[in-house]
Amino acid sequence: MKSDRKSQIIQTAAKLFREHGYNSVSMRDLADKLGIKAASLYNHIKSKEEILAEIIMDLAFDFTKHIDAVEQKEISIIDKLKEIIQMHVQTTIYKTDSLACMNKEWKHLGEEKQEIFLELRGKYEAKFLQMIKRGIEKGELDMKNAEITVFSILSTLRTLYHWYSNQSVIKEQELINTLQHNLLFGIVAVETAHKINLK
Amino acid sequence: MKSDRKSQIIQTAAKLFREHGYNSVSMRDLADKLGIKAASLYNHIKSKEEILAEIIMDLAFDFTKHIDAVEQKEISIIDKLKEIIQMHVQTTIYKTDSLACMNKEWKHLGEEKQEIFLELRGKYEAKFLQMIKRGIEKGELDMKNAEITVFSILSTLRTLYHWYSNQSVIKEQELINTLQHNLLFGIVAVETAHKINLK
DNA sequence: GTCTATAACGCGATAGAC
DNA sequence: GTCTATCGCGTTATAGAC
Repeated sequence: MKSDRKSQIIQTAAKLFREHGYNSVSMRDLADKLGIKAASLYNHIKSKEEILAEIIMDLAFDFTKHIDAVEQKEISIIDKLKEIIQMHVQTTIYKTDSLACMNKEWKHLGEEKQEIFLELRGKYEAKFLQMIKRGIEKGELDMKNAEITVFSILSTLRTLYHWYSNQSVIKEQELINTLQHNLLFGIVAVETAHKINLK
Repeated sequence: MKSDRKSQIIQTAAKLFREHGYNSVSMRDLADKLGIKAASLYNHIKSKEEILAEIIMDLAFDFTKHIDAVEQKEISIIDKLKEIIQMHVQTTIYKTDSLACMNKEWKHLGEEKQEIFLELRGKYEAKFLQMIKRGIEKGELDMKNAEITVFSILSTLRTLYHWYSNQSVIKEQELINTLQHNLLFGIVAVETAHKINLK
């Protein structure tokens, strides 16, 4: 297992990478934050890139495991989507820095790691799309273009950390409820929607 | 006005910055792409950072001007939101690289430029929020939390370029229509929404 | 306006003393 | 496990010839 020191390095790095970007954070910056010299870092990690890979890959596998579990459940598509939204919100709250690194810095992974990451990400999106399409078949959902919907929902969930870090007061459950409602049911008042007769 | 060569440098830089990130693109890379030597760039631009500033600030002012114009119009809030969505989609399509730079690389602007950018961005979000709140007052809109709604819609619109660049077939108008519908009216089928009785 | 040459500096990573 | 010292390389930017 990881030594405590290694985890500490990775967590500190995640925070710095998130704030300033992978390329803008030097090993000297990271060492300073930890109160040691840059050379000492190499007793715990092999390279700067290894740090990034540990941050990102762990989280990428978490997402994969979660959507696989949700896929298996025997509940409505809407409830499946709600569970996925909830998982993204919780990851945003409890693993903010790692999530930001994953979304912003994956291009700086080495070739092999990047390939694995993109495969995981692609499969995640494909499973999400399948869920949406199944929802349309079952009559639970209704939209013009399932692909755009997948992108639209995921882009909100993926960048939630941008916005969340500026908020101090909002409660986890309120955030989950509001996003579930907005993303699934929209924001236009029912009576207005009827009048417009678009739906 | 800008010399043709300068515009060419800025456009090429925008594309490279978007693809590899500001820090990962060296002046040599940029010069190579233009078929000259790195030193020659400095006959046209003062610094690497100046290039980034030109890319970003122009676009930031475009967005500000647009929302100001929409604000003045005497149309419904829903129509105002539709116009804003349309403007974001068109910027995504016709100024893809600059938009990507603005969203991903603004942290690498110098201190003063960054301050101006953040002020413009903050005011844009404030105006968007005011529109949403006015929509609720007028009974056109209905949601739990206007702030989350602003974030949610803007995050979809701001990251649209991620997804759009992988698509070759979708037509501009279809993209505009689908996003307007999803973001405003949601994706759940009307009958299902009634059954769930959440709305 | 482009070139060659180079200054001045910061980077990731290593060697070896303690 | 942390330190000092340093290597080798890449970076932005400038000086001056053509």
